[in-house]
Amino acid sequence: MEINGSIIGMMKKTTQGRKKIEIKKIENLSNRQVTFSKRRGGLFKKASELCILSGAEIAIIVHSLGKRVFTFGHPNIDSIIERFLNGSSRNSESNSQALVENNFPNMPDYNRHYSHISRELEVEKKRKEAIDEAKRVDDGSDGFWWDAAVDGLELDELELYMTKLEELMKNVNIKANDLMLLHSSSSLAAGAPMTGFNPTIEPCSFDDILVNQNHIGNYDYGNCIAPFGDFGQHG
Amino acid sequence: MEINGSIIGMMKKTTQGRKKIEIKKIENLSNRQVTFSKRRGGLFKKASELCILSGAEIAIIVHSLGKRVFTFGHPNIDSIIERFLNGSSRNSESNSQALVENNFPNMPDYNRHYSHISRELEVEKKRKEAIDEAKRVDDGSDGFWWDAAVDGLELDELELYMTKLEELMKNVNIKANDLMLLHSSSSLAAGAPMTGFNPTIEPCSFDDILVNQNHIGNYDYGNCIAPFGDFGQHG
DNA sequence: GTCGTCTATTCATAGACGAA
DNA sequence: TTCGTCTATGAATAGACGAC
Repeated sequence: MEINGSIIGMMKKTTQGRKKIEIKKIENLSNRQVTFSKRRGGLFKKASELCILSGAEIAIIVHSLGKRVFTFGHPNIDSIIERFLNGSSRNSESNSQALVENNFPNMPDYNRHYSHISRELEVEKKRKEAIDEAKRVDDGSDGFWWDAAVDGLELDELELYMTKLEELMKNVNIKANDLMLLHSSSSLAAGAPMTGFNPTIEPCSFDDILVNQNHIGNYDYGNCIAPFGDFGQHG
Repeated sequence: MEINGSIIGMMKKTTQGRKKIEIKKIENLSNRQVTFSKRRGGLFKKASELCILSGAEIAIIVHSLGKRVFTFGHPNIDSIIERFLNGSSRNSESNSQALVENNFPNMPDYNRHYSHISRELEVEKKRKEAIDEAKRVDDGSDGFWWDAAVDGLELDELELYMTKLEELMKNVNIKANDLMLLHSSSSLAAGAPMTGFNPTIEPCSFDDILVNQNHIGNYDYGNCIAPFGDFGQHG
């Protein structure tokens, strides 16, 4: 009789399926890294879905314990952060500000102060955005294109990379933006071309995920989703 | 015989369970808002779990299409954003900066520029943080304590609220921080006291979620998790 | 070491209601 | 309107492997 434990066949069925885990820090480094990677992907996917479904704007910054930083942003991480820092509303600035001051005589005029500072910094932020754009790139690894880091490259390699990326990312973001709008407004399938870029950067349509659950290839959760590693320190 | 369709009993069983949905913008406003609220909670929970499990630091900013802003941050949203804006590393600033400039002769000295600007702004940011802290509060609704907004209050009510909250939030954040450290380092149950605050603010331990899945009460996903509405415009 | 794959489970949540 | 609750499902993922 064929015992289940037969040596010849039955060499599979080794997994017991998902196990319940406690929500506490995972001590084992390897497991922690695997879980970090998996759940980070899940988190970004959730965020992407929330953006599309509800039309919300979301920015996520993830600092791993190492030096890597992963970001998610729709439609644009910098604009969201900027709005957060400057306040949630910016229309009819002076008007609403007067309103605030009239109704809150005791309230310090932080708002005016910040508006002033913010305005002065807008030019600088524009520059910073350009730099951040350049940082959001793939290092050529096999992972998700937005899930890579650059700490595997040498400094001189980075220089070339840097030059290329400045113009590259502009195109990527524009393209990604177009794709995002496309997918969020309809159910168009078919992977988008987006050719003309570096190898290993070939996102496919969001729908591919839904159609083929088991194949998790390179795909984009939206535009402006990207990681950046340590570009030789820039504190 | 009791037919299943008996009028007297069996008036439940109306739900067909979860349905599959397309990832595209939800047209119906009501459904969209419900989904937004549910998934936002799910997203924050996922983020919280990721923080605890892997020890990562995560900041999330969610702008709904309206004026509301919801944020998640562990251990502190401002520190994460600040680090993101200033660069992923800040140790040995001048040293690493020189390194960058030596290796990237053609690279513009944006880094130094930003460091300079950032330093100048740190004082201002401290102030801004204080304001932001005050905004992160509960409006007394039944929802998660961090999931509330203040747009239901009148301006004069806000004034009183504002005053109270400035000192209140300091305590809340300190307390929340302590709790977070507690939960992330062990499996201590028992709701934390955290009394002495406004009514309806009574977070319970994270473990309660695990112990009692069906009861989703007030609990904290970590410290510095909070929303803030429009405090009378402050752009 | 890092990732993608494979399963069996646990977890999240869409839709329908009811209360505030 | 806005939430919390309930249930049945759809989805995410822990653990174990294999390939790079």
